[in-house]
Amino acid sequence: MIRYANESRFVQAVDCIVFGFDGETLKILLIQRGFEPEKGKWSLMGGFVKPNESLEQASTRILKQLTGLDGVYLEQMHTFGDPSRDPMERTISTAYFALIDIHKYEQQLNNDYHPEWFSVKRMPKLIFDQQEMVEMAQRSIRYKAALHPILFELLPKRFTLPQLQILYESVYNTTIDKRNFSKRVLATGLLIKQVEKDKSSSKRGAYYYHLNMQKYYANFQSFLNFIPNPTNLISQ
Amino acid sequence: MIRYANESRFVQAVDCIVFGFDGETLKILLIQRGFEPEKGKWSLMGGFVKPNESLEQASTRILKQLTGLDGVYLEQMHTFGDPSRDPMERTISTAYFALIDIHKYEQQLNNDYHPEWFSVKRMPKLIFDQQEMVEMAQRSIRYKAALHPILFELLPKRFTLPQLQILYESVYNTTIDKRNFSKRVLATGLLIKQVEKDKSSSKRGAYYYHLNMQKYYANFQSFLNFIPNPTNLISQ
DNA sequence: TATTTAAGTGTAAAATTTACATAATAAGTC
DNA sequence: GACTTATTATGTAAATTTTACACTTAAATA
Repeated sequence: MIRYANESRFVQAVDCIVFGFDGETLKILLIQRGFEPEKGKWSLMGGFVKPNESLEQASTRILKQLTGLDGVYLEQMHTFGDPSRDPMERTISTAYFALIDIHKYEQQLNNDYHPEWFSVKRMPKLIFDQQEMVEMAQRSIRYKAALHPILFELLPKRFTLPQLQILYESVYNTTIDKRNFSKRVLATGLLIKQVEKDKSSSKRGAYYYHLNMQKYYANFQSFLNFIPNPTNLISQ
Repeated sequence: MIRYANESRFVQAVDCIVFGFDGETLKILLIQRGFEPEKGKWSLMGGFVKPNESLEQASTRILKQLTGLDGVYLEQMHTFGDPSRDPMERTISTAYFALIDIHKYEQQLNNDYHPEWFSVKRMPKLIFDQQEMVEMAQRSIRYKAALHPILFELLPKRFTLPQLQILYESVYNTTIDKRNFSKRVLATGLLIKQVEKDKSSSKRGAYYYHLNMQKYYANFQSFLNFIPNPTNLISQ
């Protein structure tokens, strides 16, 4: 087989920034790296791209290994290619961010990885340029979630308005008036009220809602403006 | 030097989607590919990443080769890694889009490339997955320009409000009321009115404006909402 | 049945966005 | 030098959206 002559070839990696929400704060999933260099240090879940898989396939495979989950919301974010980012040898890494329902996540049975959830506010130091990847991922989801309803990916199938509001407030590190928030959210028509209530956090209980999946997919690319005055929130 | 054992290595490329504006429509710059496969076919300007350069450096170098320009607005867009995207051998390509002032662009003296501007509406077929890259790049600049003032990168240092409006109208394939457009644009405070007029397109002449560079850089990350009702414009 | 705690809801004011039409400029022409 | 012509420049009222703000309801428990 003819190949390009005189060109360099590099190891290609993917790294996944996996976000979850525990009802209070935004979290990311980290593992203790299983091989050198930096073996044992906290790092993102990543791996090398195999000869016959696409970048998407590689990240999906790796995410499945880490969380046991299929069908996860996964988005390519940025490719990091600084020549010296990996001290072992030049490695180009495409970073993906994933949003999962933290309660669907199942602890892996095998012992290769020891994943743990960390609050994005209190995270260990990460290897290589992964700190930068995580910061970019946080900016990315803030940016995207201000315009598109991606944060629902972090919630279980049924959720309450107070839960949703806490999620938005924690992602944007702000507080939102609950009357205005519920008007805004309900005006999208994305939510379907259920008859059951969640009584775990109050005596009165809060109504559960489901996503209207049809509208969710149809409107996903529209600008929704969930966040009041995004100008002040995004550009930090 | 120790390297990762048993991992595959791939050729890494960058491809640049270079946008320009001729006063009427949005254009992109294409070259006739100089080597096999697909030699002679129209393609994006691209090249291989060298051992000691970053992806940004590679794309800047290639852009300089193509346009003769430094300091061009350049943004990483997406990495394309389908195993069979390049029939010669597996190549992973990171696509960047660039916005340049078409009048600053200088025809290259050397004969390696024969670049030509094509309207995005009437473009030749491109090689590999470059058609997809161009479509994604168009979506990207529409998306970004609805919120950030990137389109000024396509204009010369001084420009008129009618020119600016034609640019926005052509990017979004729409018409905008000129009273509302000028209010919207001037309200950002980004423009500084000059005393001279451009008399090339009317007897009366239209005032030139400059960008307020300080505000431009300061507000670049803010959401500016240049486009009325973006919901209808983006999600095509 | 009284207390407690979180959920749920409405309205008026302010700000923003939209729709829409006419006057001004300056070159070229008669 | 008055008139024609093409394009630029500008203002306002109505509609819509966003914001600010406080009390009632539900249901468990004491």
